[in-house]
Amino acid sequence: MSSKSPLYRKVAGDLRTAIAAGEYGSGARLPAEDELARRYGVSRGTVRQALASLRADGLVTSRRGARRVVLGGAPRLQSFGELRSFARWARSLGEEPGGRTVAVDPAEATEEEAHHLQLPPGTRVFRVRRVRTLSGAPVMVERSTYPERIGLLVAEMDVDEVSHSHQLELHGVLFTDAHHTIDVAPADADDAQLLGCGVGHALLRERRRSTDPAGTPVEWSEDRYLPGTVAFTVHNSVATSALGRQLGEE
Amino acid sequence: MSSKSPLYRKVAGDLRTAIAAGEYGSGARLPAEDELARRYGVSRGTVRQALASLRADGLVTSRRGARRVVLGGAPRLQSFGELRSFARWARSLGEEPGGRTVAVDPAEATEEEAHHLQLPPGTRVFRVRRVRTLSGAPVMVERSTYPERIGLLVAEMDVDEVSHSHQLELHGVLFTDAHHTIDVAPADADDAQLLGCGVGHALLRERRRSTDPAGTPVEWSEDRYLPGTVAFTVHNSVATSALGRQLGEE
DNA sequence: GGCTCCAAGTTGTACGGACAACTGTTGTAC
DNA sequence: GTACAACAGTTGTCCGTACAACTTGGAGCC
Repeated sequence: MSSKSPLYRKVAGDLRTAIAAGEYGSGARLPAEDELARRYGVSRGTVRQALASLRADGLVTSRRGARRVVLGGAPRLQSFGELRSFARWARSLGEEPGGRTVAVDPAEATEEEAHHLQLPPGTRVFRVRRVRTLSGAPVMVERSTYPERIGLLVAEMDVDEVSHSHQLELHGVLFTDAHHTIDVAPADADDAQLLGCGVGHALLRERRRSTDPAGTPVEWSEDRYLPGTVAFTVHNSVATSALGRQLGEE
Repeated sequence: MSSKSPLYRKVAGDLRTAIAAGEYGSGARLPAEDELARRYGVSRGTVRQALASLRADGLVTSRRGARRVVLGGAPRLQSFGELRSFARWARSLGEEPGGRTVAVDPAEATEEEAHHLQLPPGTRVFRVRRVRTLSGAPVMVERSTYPERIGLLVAEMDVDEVSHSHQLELHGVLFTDAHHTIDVAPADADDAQLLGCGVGHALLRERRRSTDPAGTPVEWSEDRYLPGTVAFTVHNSVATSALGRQLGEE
């Protein structure tokens, strides 16, 4: 198997599984960078690249002078792969994802849609509405707007297709960046009917703008989840020196 | 002003302001790494470190073979970076943050609290309840649990102190990492009274576990926001994944 | 015991070089 | 004109080195 993945990814993966397996328990200190470099026969820079990835995912701390410490507590999920695709996310948690496309409508972009997709207002777009299920129970209504190029591909898919993003990948359409806004919104008549809740019932709302590797918007979507079915988790860390810059800086 | 901040930070800051000032509009291509390195008189590695920071914030794309592209369109609310402090976040949006401490209670840690703070159950902790306001209007109830060491500091603060985290910083307590879980929860009697809504009213809930640079938990908090007052924004990309989605309750 | 101080260990920053992989453009052939 | 091929430009990966900044633990002292 000719693995084309870079070295630092291999190192990062090993460390991830080692942590997940409990070889380094919560609060344990990782081996030093030099030690890891020797162990894997790579340079320190490569090890640092691997560790930066773990840090970004909130698995370890990292500060000058001290070895890295494993941050315990939270369940560790592969982050972006799951978020990019409802189907992939559900399966990674052992749930069976399902879905049904309720409507695919060509339309002219509203001002808001045009803005988020960076198109001139009135451009032809596709609006797709879907119900998403976990183990058969409806949990989410998804309203997506696609540029025409993408929408045409979506329109050809089976209404029971589970993963649109996977199908789009096969056509060379990639979602690499996404900006999310999360808040609460009341169910409208459609939501209520599709999710089986009352009109006005509070739903967890996620609005999302996805772009491809070139930075071109490829999707503008609004998802509404039944409360209790899903929670969003985020990890964030501060770069450095919060103390060093309360004076004069910037 | 002898700025001790590293070089790559200076470069990153310059690029950030240049983008914010519109020198590179949405979709524009940044100068090549070599060009930037020449321009600033630094090595390419340093430039790459600066650009990695922009990428992590979702300001630019980056892929092999092509110049970086500015990702426009996104409203420039400071995202989760400011999330570690309600006061700082509010001020960055031009709102006047306020708050009132409703209760500070020493207590013995419940099983859940002990778990999140990585303490033995029954350890003494402090529970602090606060109402947070924006321009005078209450928007959020904050229930935090601190280890005794931190709680003692909080207990001494003025009940009208706006920023606990700032005060704690002055005592050398830093919050550098945080793990957030966001979902919807109904208002209980206290929430209803403090926020002026009905019991059972759906609130946007954020649960947070913060740690210091050494990885020691320093706060476990549950915040409940009135819908419509705030929204959480997150950016993620394949390289800098910092977001996950998690099922149900534990 | 408790304290200061020092040395070893560790990560952060920055430099330099080399090659691989990919993109966009240009130019040629048909 | 269209399709293909070559090419220059650009970012990704990896190596090596050096020093700075910081943490930790232990030695020594009071």
